[in-house]
Amino acid sequence: MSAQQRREQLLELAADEFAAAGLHGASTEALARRAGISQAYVFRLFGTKKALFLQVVQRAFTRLIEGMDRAAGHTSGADSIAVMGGYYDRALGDRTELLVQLQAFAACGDPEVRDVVREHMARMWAATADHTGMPPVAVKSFVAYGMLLNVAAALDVDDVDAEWARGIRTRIHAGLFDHLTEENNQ
Amino acid sequence: MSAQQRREQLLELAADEFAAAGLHGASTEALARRAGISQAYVFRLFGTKKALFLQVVQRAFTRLIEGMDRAAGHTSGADSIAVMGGYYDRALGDRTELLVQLQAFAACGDPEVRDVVREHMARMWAATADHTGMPPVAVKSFVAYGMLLNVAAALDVDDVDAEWARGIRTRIHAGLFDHLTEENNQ
DNA sequence: AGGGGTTGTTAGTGGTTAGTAACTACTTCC
DNA sequence: GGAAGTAGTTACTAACCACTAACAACCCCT
Repeated sequence: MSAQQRREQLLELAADEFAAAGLHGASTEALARRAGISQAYVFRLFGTKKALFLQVVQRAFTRLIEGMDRAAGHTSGADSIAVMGGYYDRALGDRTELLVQLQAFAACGDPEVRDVVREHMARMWAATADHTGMPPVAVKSFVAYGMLLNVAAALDVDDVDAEWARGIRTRIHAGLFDHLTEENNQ
Repeated sequence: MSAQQRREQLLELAADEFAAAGLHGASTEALARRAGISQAYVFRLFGTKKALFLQVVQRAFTRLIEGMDRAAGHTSGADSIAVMGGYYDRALGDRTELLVQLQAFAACGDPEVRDVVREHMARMWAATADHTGMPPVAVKSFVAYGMLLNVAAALDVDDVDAEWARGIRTRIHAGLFDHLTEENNQ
């Protein structure tokens, strides 16, 4: 297997490990075992655990942003909100990406991690703002629902039968954002 | 110092430690050093690190929920939304509580942690639903803004001068929730 | 004065972990 | 056939960390 292929494989597996246990909780030993290679080789390929973590995080953010971008296509305004929201929502199907994002936020106590996450947050914000053309308040709302979705993934809300869990699963209709646009346009 | 006082002190300091580094990243050694006691005594008082973490998490959630409750007082509907939102927003002043919450979500890979967090999420949902009398969609929106605030605390958004950071700081006016109430009442 | 309870310490243990150094096996190209 | 590069290993270290057991100092009560 080429080093590049191996790196790909490790990034996929590491996403699972980090999603479950976070930067500090995950172990390179366990990762190597799952990949069927020696632990030393992980360090050969990525240098440090943090570097591996950062690559995993960047991948997760990039995929989500590009996925939303691709889903939005040539739509605009409320249409893109609906379509992007749907995409993000479907991300709950594979919880790993959302959990990695959550772990990235949680690891922001480390300045190096924080800078990377800020950068991707900026890209995410810009992507939705550009695509929808909506004012900051609407973009903020959209992002807020995204962050709630991260938490929903962590709590595995689909496995809970309770008032609050049903409430969190309630789909938002895109009309909400129309209202925000009208009210807050300047 | 009585054992009870000592426990209080440790819970305060541990909140800082866990907020910065999470369940796995924080060390009882560092905590004990900051408190000026031996590390062994921490275990005498709390049994395990996870037990300490759970107490810290419970404290943070309970304070936030009770704070919102107290702030809401005898208001109802949109008024309580405004007042509770204001309280939650002011929580950004002391980032520790919000960060502890975020670390709690991130540590939900552990079933024991997850159960505790779910329980507090239920209480939080019930508190806002009861106080405001608003439909699930509105409560969901309120909670979503709260989760975004957690992330804002992690990214230390007040220290960033950029489009997205200003956008996240944009205050939401309570009128938004009126709209949600009208549209989604059944 | 002394016994019991409470607050604390010292000293250690077993296990884990990130990271390193040195070596090996295989392929490819001249 | 050998030189060079690439994928990978073994074996190790130094540090850290959660947790334990045994002991000590102090205070209050009778």
